Amino acid sequence: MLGDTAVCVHPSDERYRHLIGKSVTIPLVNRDIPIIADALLADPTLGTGCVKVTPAHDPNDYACWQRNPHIGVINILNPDATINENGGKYQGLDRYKAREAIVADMEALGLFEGKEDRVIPLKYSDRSKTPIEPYLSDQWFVKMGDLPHGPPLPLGEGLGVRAESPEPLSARPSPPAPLPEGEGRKTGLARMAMEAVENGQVQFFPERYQNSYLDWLAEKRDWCISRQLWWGHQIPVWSKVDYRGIGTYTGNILHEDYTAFGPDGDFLDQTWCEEPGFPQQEKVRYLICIAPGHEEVEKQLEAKGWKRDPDVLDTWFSSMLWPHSTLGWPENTEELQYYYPTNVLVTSRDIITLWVARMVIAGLFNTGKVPFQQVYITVKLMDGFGETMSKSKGNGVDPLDIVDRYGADALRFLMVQMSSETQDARLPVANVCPHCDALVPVKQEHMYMRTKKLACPNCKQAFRPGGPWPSDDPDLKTAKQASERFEMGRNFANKIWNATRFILMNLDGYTPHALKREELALEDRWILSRLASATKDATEQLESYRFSDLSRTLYDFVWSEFCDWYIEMAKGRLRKDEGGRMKDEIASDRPSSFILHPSRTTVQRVLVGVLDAIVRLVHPIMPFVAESIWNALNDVAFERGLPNPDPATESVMIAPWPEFPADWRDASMETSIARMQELVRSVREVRNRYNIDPKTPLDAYVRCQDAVAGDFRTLAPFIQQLAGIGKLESGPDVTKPPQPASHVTPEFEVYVSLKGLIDPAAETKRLDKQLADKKKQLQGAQAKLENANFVKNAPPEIVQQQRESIADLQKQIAAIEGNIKDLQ
RNA sequence: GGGCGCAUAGCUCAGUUGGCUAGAGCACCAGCUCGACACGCUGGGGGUCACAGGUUCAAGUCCUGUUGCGCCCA
Repeated sequence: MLGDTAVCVHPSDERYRHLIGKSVTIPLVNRDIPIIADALLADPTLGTGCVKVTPAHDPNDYACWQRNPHIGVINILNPDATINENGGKYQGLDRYKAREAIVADMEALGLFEGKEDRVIPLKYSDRSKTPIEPYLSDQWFVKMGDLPHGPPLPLGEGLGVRAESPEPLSARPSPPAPLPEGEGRKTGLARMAMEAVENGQVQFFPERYQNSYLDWLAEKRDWCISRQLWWGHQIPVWSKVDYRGIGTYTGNILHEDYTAFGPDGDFLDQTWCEEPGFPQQEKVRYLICIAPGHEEVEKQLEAKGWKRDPDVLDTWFSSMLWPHSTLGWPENTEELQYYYPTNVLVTSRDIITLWVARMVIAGLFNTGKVPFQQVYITVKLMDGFGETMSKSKGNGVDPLDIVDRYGADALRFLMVQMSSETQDARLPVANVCPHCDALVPVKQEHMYMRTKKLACPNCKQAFRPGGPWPSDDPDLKTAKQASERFEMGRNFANKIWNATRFILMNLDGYTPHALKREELALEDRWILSRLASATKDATEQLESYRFSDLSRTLYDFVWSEFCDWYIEMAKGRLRKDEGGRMKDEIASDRPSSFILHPSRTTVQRVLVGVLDAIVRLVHPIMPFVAESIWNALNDVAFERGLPNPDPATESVMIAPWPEFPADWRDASMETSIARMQELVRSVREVRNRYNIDPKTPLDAYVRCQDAVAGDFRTLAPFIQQLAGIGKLESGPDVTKPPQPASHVTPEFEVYVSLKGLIDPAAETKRLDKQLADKKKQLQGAQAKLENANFVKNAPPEIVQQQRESIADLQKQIAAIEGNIKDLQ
């Protein structure tokens, strides 16, 4: 009330329209204040519909004052939140005491109507939890908008600290020469930083984040850089209030105070004066900004009554200088020349406006160049409940706990895997029981430091959950934190290491040689084809910041193709003994792959070469396991690259990124192997379904076209080895064995001889289900083709696809129906 | 109040310009110590793609609205 300067009503409020322009008296200070109309401030539906206006102590009221300057502004608080001289008899009272006193005085005057509780948006100090009082005060701002008199900035060549201009900033000519009017003219910091993104000098990944940047800058709101803290970089401005009058300030008052220090200029960055809006117009406040390195001038000014501004710079002000100041700016150092600008900034999205935009501004302003070309915005990691991780809540994870438990590569792998284009990713966190090592999931009620003791559901012993505890509890062990999700990376690292171990165990007689296409076996060409594809994909994904896709590509290639299939297929050739004969061949009469692929050295070359490529590809996301494997390979296979066995580098960190010829990719080869895999899987499925021991060979009969049968015959050794098949027959006219287990695919039908083992009823039931499924699909496909619009509008290849799928389905249905019949 | 994002299997996530039966890891079920790996191998079950409309021959995918959640700004 003491600071009120008006009472405000809504202009359309009939109850008060006649009062607008009149005034009321504030009883406690006997001040008349106007009644005004302001549609933005007054809400006629709230309370009486009248609202008092306190511009110095409320942001909305402040805005009202800006719209209605005649009401004036009265600051009633001292910086320590006691009432100042504008509060009349309440001067000196603490804000809370003053409120009590005012209520009491209003009651005494008979003017107190009552009080009610109301929820208001009161802000609290983050650290002290003290309620914050809005307080009218002078603050320093950086002008973000355009200036009427043109470009204010030392932009462009020769003005910054680039090679052409090695002298420090303080010696720069001032003011800068204005740029010519017209095209290319830049005005204002915000505009300049926007253009850096608009013209592609700075790119965001994912792209949508450039909108946050541009939208925020487009507001061109001035940036308040004053902070009332006792640490930080103090603003280098001294001021003195003095009488106006005797000539100009620079010519007299200021001059008098500082000319003793030498010729004008080199210690002065800026001087200016302002006229405080107080009645005593004859007084003027003079300000001077002292350039760095002139402590003597500062001392002398202070001796003459000048005071340094107590405010310090916003931390973001210092932070925005980081990209160039860390490299020695304002000196034009070698480091600055070499490392600035850099390529990529990796950061969090909540900092795009606070920091990224300002680094661009400072970079352009101080050096004439953007600080980085690309900005990668990371996913933000949340806990399992979608809440931001925080130390005080205790729902975070200490990376060192993760490194200890799962390894540094596992940590990194998961972070990469989570780096998709979305905003958030959840990481459910668990406590590790310090007694039995069981993982106890963090529940929401454990957070906010409410739970200090938990019982392990596994061993029943008590522990303290991991979290923000400042010190150990001697009586209660504290849990470390973990998350099962990291197991994926750990397992993957382990898988790569074990594959390496297997290869290293089989490298006797390894001879590096350039791979010739004609010496390659089918499976060699297949894995090289897959490697070429995976490498191409990985490269594109890395270059376009699709890290999650990258981790998936590498995981699938290494695990599901190289380990699951190629290494398994390679085993036959590796088992060859010194005499050139297979151990298997000696031990059994099963055909061995040796017959097809006599070259053990070739398979060694391919294994080592592919592994070499894998290590290079995986190195950015799993650097430690990659480096260990690289070193292990250097010991036994120093020359190993593909296709030529060039000598390896000392570290994978400096090894070239792999790249393979496009003609290594062989689609028909990949189709053949995929078909083989399907055959193997279908036989395995039969084996599992009937619970047949893996060692018992099964006979398989495959009905298919000649071309497909030819592939199967070529691949027979693998099919037999991988599916545990004894006799394998394939071709268009293969006869079904009696009572087989069957599996029907578009390209082949496989029958596994299971005489005596099969349960005809169960098998029939299973086939009936499959049949119904196929029929449903057939109906769907037929319905599409019967729709004239589909045939007319859909692309021809899609229509053709449907026709083929109908043919396939009809064939399969016929086969299944036949199989059901045969079971009767 | 403005802007952005998310909602797909029990959990955590993929699913490029719309186009064959929506995928992975974990968890679950069954079976495997066979000379790289049980942090493993083999196979299996599990989804009305938040809800309601619309566009289209065709929608997890595009549009509108609703609900819920998250973030940024005011």
